[in-house]
Amino acid sequence: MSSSVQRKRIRKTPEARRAEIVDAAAAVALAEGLESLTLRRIAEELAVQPGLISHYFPSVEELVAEAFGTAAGAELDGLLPADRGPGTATAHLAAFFARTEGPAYDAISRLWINARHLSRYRPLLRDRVARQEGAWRGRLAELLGEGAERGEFRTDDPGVTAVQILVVLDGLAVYANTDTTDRPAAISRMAVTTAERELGLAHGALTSGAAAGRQAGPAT
Amino acid sequence: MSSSVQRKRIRKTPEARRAEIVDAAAAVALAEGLESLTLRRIAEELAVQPGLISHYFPSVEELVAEAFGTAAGAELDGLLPADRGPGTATAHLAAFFARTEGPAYDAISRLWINARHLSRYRPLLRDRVARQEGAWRGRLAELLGEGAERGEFRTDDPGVTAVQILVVLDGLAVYANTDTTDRPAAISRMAVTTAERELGLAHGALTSGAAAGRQAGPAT
DNA sequence: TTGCTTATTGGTCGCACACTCAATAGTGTC
DNA sequence: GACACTATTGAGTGTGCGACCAATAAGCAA
Repeated sequence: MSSSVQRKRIRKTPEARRAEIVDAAAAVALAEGLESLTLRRIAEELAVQPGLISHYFPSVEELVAEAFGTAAGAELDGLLPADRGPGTATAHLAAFFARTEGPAYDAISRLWINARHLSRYRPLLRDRVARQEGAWRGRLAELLGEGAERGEFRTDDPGVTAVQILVVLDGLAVYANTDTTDRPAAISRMAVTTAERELGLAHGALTSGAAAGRQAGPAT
Repeated sequence: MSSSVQRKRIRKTPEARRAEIVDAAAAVALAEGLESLTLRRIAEELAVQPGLISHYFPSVEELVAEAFGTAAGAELDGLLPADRGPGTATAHLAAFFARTEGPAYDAISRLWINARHLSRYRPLLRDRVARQEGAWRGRLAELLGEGAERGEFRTDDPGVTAVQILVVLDGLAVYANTDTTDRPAAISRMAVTTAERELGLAHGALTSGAAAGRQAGPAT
């Protein structure tokens, strides 16, 4: 009288199964937080036994680190693709800032806060956080360097300017779990403002619509 | 053959005991993190039984929220005292920034990251975080307003400028659990730079030594 | 088809946690 | 000195966690 039907075993290649586990873990991490990554939770997600997760990840900390890396990497690709299509660096930068404003970005902010806190106790995760920080900084610095090279804007050190922008973005992101409503434009636009200032661009030059090719209008 | 001597009960007034519990919890929260606040941990700290903690805090979440509020409030008083002594607002502001640079500030940064993350799941803590955010912003805004009134510097809206400064401080603080070494001055001085810019002060005017009365020297 | 490799199961173990509660013993009051 | 109040103990309950492991069966190769 077992209520659950005896599931037929589905045997996959280690690579496929491992990827499946990591993907599921990344999705759970993004939606529910890194502390929701338990053997039982992921096993339930994939309809397998908890022991199977242990088989691929002898310690759950490894899975947590891997899941964060995957999730953060995917989000970076969504926000600031590595292989940019045509268009000016300025336009790509403006598009990046536009993407950091929707509520979807809140989930990423929460994940970063989560990881930054949890990395206090988890060395493996701390390493992954450092690596992702480098990836984000590098990706942004690359774009800044390209724009400077093309003469679209100026920057002495793309790496430093990238960090300055990311610090402001991180500063705004820490409020992702609190309120974020009724925030004056001077605050919510701080990241864009910082970028425009540091790059010697006119006010509004990085506002989404303006950089798409039209003339710069007043900031909204 | 009980190894622990039968401790004599020490009976305290509810107020004293409660304060003792909160203080111990705040210390543990600051040193080891908010998730270390367990009934057992605090009971051990005070050499009492876990049940006693439950007696004063029916749910742990209440204690966590209370401990965070106490710790954050105390740290704010240390960084930016409410009743400032003599001296210009500029000097007090410079002293504040100086205090945000030592390694002691890292502990506070960690606590804030911890609380901001944990408040995702704990409504009571979320409320306390919001209240403390208001307290920090209010305290800083008050100082900015006073300096502006005295003509030391300019600001349209002390509240907005305070948040701008705090956003940058928060952005720098998120790295408290990662590395913070070999960070160029352009980054580590971002908070001071932001304040000087927004307040219309000369570069270096808020560097500790300079504001104490001596003439502004080059930033270190 | 037979047999081997190993992915997967299914259950167990020990631990730490929050929470509950009747029994106990300080402490002030009458 | 006896009593009432209640702060405090001490033991227990149930849950969820990571980790472990022998047994099983899927799929590949001979």
